[in-house]
Amino acid sequence: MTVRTRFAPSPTGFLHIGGARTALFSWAYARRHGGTFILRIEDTDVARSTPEAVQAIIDGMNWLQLGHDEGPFYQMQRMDRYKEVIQQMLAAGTAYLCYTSKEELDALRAEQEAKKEKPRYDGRWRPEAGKTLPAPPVGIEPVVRFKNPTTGVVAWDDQVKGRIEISNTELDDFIIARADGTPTYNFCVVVDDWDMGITHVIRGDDHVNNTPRQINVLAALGATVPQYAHLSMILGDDGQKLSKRHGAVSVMQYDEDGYLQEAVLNYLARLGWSHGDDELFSMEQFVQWFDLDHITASAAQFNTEKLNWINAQYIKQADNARLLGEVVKRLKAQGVNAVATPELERAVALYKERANTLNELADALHPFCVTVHASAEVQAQHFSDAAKATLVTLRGKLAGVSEWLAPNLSAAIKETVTEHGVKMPAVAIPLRVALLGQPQSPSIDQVLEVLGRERVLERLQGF
RNA sequence: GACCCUAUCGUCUAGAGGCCUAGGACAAUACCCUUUCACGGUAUGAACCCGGGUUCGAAUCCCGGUGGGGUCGCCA
Repeated sequence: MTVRTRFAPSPTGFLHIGGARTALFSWAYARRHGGTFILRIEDTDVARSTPEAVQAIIDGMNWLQLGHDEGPFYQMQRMDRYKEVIQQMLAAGTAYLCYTSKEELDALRAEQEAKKEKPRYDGRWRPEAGKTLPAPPVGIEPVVRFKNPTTGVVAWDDQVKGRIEISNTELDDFIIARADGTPTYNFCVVVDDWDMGITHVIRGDDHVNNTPRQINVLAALGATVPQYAHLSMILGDDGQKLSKRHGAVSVMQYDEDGYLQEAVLNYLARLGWSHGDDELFSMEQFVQWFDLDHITASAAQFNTEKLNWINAQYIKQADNARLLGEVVKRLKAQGVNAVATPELERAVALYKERANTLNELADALHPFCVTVHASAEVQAQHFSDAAKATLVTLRGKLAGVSEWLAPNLSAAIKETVTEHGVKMPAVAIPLRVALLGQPQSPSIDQVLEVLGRERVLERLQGF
């Protein structure tokens, strides 16, 4: 049996971190088993689905480089097929027409809630042997309901949570087609998973409660029931549920915030899945290792600090030219006149050991593109008369350096230190502030070398 | 409320009855490195939710409690 998995988002917003992990796991499972990964857009909620959201999801998948093998399929384009299946079910008696209005349903629900009962459809239009149905009211378009079994249990061996059994008495006859004839989610999913030959449904665990309904419909259709793996949810950094109002952001925000795509994927892979003590691994490695047995059943809290660490590891290993491109792009976005020169690439090499994000790297390289002045406060703190005097001395020595190389520059600094009878930081710190606008940097002689004679002497003027 | 899921350091997790004096990673703390800040290195502190069983033996299996979460739509 060839593995076929799918990622089936509804296009009502951006691709968020939870969706991204679901997509990653589905993708990885298909890749692991040489199977097929399908992208399906569940857009039957016409009121909330937008083309922008479809694009946002595709953009997110592209950025993460989770390529699909089939699709994207759109449910709105499969209406004829759904309607065909509904007609078959009506004919077969596994579905029936229900004329209960929304108002009646609301009243029923309110009544049941008042009695502290589980709200459910009471089956008033459900055909039963020997039962007389009321006459269909005029002027009301019926919905189609699935005739759910009333006895027995629905059970499946969830690949993450283990065996789950639900009594059919807990399930009511849910609506598979609205009064306007459009099919509903739980029905479309079933038809799609069936038609698309999905073997493994890997999705969020908010779907656990839909699963028995879907299995019952699948059974009514005589379809093979796929394997299910329900992933627990991802909580925010504060342990709270992620929502539009609270903490949920697009995966593209991580790009904007300076995270490398492979770092985000590595982090997500480890959030709810493990392979022994392994923390850092490539996607190739992940695909070889990925299995459903090591997925955590409980919810996981997102941890930005760990993501930062992983990102820093990937930045350190990343190709300088690639980093340079990212830095220039980000600097330009800030309105900084950055150019991808060999000098700037050397600065990238100098700084990439110390950046958690590409944005931090870009900020650090800002003074290598244009002169950055320290705030008045920082200047006042570091430019004492004594400090200025050392900078004047140092500038004189640097001007006389024949070969602009770190060892020679270091020598010039040391001579200045000796002549003024001060410690190294008394020169190095004001020098950093004068050159870079801030008191911290990598080894100052390296910085001097990369910055170049011209800019160094220019920035050291006026002391 | 009903049903379902879930529970190991602050966080992500290892753990399939003896390998557990509970391991790793992030974070924290200390020290080392150092020309500042980082990086890196070394070390330290830090957890099996509670109560009953089962067993020679339980973090691991069972039951109950408690906490957390999800679902109860002509949304997906």
